[in-house]
Amino acid sequence: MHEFMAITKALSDPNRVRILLTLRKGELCVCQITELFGFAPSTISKHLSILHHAGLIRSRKSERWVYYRLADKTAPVAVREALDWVHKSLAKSDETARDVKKLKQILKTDLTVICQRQKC
Amino acid sequence: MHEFMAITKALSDPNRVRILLTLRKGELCVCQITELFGFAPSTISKHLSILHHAGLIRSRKSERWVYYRLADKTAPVAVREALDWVHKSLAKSDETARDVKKLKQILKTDLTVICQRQKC
DNA sequence: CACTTATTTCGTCGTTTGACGAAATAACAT
DNA sequence: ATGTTATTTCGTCAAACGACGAAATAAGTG
Repeated sequence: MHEFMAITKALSDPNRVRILLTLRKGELCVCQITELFGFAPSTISKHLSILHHAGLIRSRKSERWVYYRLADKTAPVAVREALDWVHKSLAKSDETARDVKKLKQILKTDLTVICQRQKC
Repeated sequence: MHEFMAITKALSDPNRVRILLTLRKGELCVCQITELFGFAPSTISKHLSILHHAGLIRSRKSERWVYYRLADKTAPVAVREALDWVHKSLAKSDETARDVKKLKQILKTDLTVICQRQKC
């Protein structure tokens, strides 16, 4: 129950759901997600930590960046079904389309440039 | 998205999830649920209104009571999948077993008696 | 080692949430 | 009609949440 509630609470914020939907396109580092959503890095970091705590995403460190990706087949059933449900329900929504479009722009830009932009 | 968030927000409270799980056993009126959970009637009513607004449950009035039941096959896909997910994830949990056990006691008692008990 | 840089943690602030009791409403019973 | 009863609505209050900026941390780079 406790585990399950961690998932539902993680899904109860729209920005966290948007993060999950964009991660469908592949792993992203914190500064890329920050750039995409326009929130403060600390805010995005907190959202990612909640998603991570719920088991919905995984992280890996490489060079200067921390990359987050969706949980895979090895995750608990409840997690996998949650991700499927989110995807099936929203993959075709306007909001997702908009986010993915902006994401594509961001992916064209060099990571270093993206990160430095945050300071402004 | 808005519709979907209504569902995830409805699922983000453990007592609302418990209500959904007990409704698996059949429709219940407000005072039965109130008796089961031990909260004030107004609190239960608010929870039910949130679940109803999300489309997860339906209601019907009969005699003096309002009965609530789970949404059925005619509900939107997102709703049906949410209910399936909740059920699959928690149907076998200890918490659910405890609630169902107590529910069985409550179902043995006459409705009128249950409702009058709330006043004390 | 010192310096930068990406991310996280912490404290604060305004908003939302979940609980309650009191009052309003709706519907049946007398 | 009048009273009773089940449910809902409203106002209040404490706790939790989501945003931020500042400070701490971690991990390359010079």
